Amino acid sequence: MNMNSINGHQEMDFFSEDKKSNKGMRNQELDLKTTPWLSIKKEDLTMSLEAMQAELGRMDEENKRLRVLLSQVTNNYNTLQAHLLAVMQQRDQSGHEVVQRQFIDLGPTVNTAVADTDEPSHSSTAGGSQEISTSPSNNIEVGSLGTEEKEKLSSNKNNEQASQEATMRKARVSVRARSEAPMITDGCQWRKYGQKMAKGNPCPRAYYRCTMATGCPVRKQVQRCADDRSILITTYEGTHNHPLPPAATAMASTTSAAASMLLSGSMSSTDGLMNANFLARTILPSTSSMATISASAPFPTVTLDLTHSSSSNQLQLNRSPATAPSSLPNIFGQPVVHNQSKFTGLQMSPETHRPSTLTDTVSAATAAITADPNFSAALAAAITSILGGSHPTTNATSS
DNA sequence: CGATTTTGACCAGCGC
DNA sequence: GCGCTGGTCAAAATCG
Repeated sequence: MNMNSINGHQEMDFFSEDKKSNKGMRNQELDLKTTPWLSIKKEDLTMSLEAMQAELGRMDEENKRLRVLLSQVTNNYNTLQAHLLAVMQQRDQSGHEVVQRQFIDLGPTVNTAVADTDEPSHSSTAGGSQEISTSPSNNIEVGSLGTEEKEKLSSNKNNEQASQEATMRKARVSVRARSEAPMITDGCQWRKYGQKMAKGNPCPRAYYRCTMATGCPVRKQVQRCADDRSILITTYEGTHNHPLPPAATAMASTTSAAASMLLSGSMSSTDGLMNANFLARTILPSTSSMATISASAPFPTVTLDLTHSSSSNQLQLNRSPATAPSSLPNIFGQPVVHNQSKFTGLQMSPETHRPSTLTDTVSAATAAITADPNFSAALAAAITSILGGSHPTTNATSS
């Protein structure tokens, strides 16, 4: 836009006005002979008026730019609001979906899950024809960025996601349960992709990957305990990036949440989850609970041991030496020797409160494990013990 | 015939 | 560098 065309109009008026008052100016010039300071003032005045007009032009230009920006922001706000409403409606329609998405969101693949929804792309309708990024998860400024900057941003985001995914994949949740079945029924579809003889165990270890969706990163290992072959050790790794059936939702939620709780000590944000310290304090509220910490695990692992009676259920919190935080000794309020392989029988205060995150997780687990009666009973007993038997959802679903 | 399982080969990490 | 071990790949076999 040519600003001179606008301000030039005013300039013309100014000079035409000046010509009209030419006679008056002459009189003024006569007067100026006796008052020379006014002559200087007149030049200064003319100069400052031009400067002011130029400044006005710049302000006008910036004003227009700000309007465009405001339009972009408004559009993005409306898009986000519409998206939020759609999500809220979706939640109202499906209670299970709420749980599933809540815990899927804990993982690094959440963005994929959200992006995969069939939400139509909202196009900008107000404020002009400028193309504006409407991705709800993306930033407002992308639309004004250059291609190179967009690629850079996308690359950074991908790196971040890859990093988080790698971290999440390393976290494992292991479930020990007595079962004669070759595999725990957890509601998911698994495909066996390998089997190995593990050292020190005559029973082979089977490797499974989730086949409910192509590209799902979740894997699990199934192995019988060498000491007691009636004990089945199932180790889950990763977070599902797809919707799950109700029967599988809670188990996936539990493993995902447990992994997130475990990792939250080293990760920046896990959406309101507890860190390992809080996990330990929450899970060990009663004097009958015991914690076992192993420093020998290659990956940070939460182990749910459901092989004991309800009075002696254990939750083992395993951390590899590399990931063990320096605050580890504070977890149990007493000094801990890092090289020690196991710590048992640590007592916690029964007055510790229980946040909704854990109770939700545990109640979700109880809702899901009804497929296998033995496993269901064992896990329900463990959960009851963990929660002190006071959680209504637990009581309702574990009977 | 497609999906799943089996199984030997291959690779990476780790300790010596 | 070498061997061991855990984990994954992929071709062949099997199943429904």
